[in-house]
Amino acid sequence: MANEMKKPDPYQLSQQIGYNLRRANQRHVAIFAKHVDGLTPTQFAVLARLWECGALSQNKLGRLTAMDSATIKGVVERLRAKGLVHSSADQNDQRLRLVDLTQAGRAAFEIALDQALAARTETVERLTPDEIVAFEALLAKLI
Amino acid sequence: MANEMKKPDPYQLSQQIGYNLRRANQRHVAIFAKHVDGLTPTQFAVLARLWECGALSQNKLGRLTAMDSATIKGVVERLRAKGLVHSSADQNDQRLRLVDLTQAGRAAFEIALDQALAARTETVERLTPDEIVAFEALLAKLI
DNA sequence: CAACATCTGCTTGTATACGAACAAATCTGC
DNA sequence: GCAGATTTGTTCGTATACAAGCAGATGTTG
Repeated sequence: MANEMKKPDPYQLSQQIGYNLRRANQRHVAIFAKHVDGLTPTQFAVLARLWECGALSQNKLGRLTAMDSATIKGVVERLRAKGLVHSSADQNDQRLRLVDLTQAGRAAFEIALDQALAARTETVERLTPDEIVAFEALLAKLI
Repeated sequence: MANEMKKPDPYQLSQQIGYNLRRANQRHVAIFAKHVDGLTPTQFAVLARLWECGALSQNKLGRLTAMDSATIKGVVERLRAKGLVHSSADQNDQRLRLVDLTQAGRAAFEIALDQALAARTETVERLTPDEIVAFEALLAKLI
């Protein structure tokens, strides 16, 4: 028979969704770093969430920015070291550390916002407007 | 005038492509860890590339798996500690460390391959077949 | 052949990212 | 009101991820 030989495995790493999600994220992080001064994407996410919601406990802030408690601790600490954020004890619940933007944090976010939007534009520059809409919808459905 | 008041900034972190790329990647990494025993997605990517290409220098292996030289060093070291990979000096070029699968590495990849495909299935479970095709195409265009 | 540039792999430093274990504070059920 | 469960924040260990700088090997060009 002609088909007796086992064909070689056609597994192609470059076509795997997981691998390409990782690469897409790497690319966006690099573009973000190029556009936004002094803030990583995760640090920017924390500022954005505080801008949206106001003061939040550290753990809740982590949940709203997709970071576990060990990760958000480091991010808040680095933002605190830059003076963009301050934290204080909650009077009603002694466990909570309320995190909030400082004046410098608000100013930094306003500057970074335009830069982050420019980064987003470069990230999707190879897609048409229709493709961007479609990609955003599929990405949201995937999460 | 009715519109004299400045409207509050409508910036929504949860709708940003960069933030959602990070979350999609986080989700896939978690699903991958649930399905695949003893290998991270990056470690699996290294095994897959060696399976595809055969022995490669460490730096070239890094380029073909989207890791810089500092990152690939650690990944190879951990795979070497598990006995899945070995490295040897290239006779023609004293700079190169040729990395290749061991027998155990080949066996581990064959087992992990099915698990990785199951992880991929769960990652895209909320998309229809047509949406999966569309998403893969847009993701490839984005990178 | 000698000066120069490039490539390879390594190290350090910084920044996510998460699991696991822990103590203190709070809440819940009885 | 009190024992048990939960929540919060911390620490430790492990694993990417990348910039910058380094030394040794190789390639290139005059």
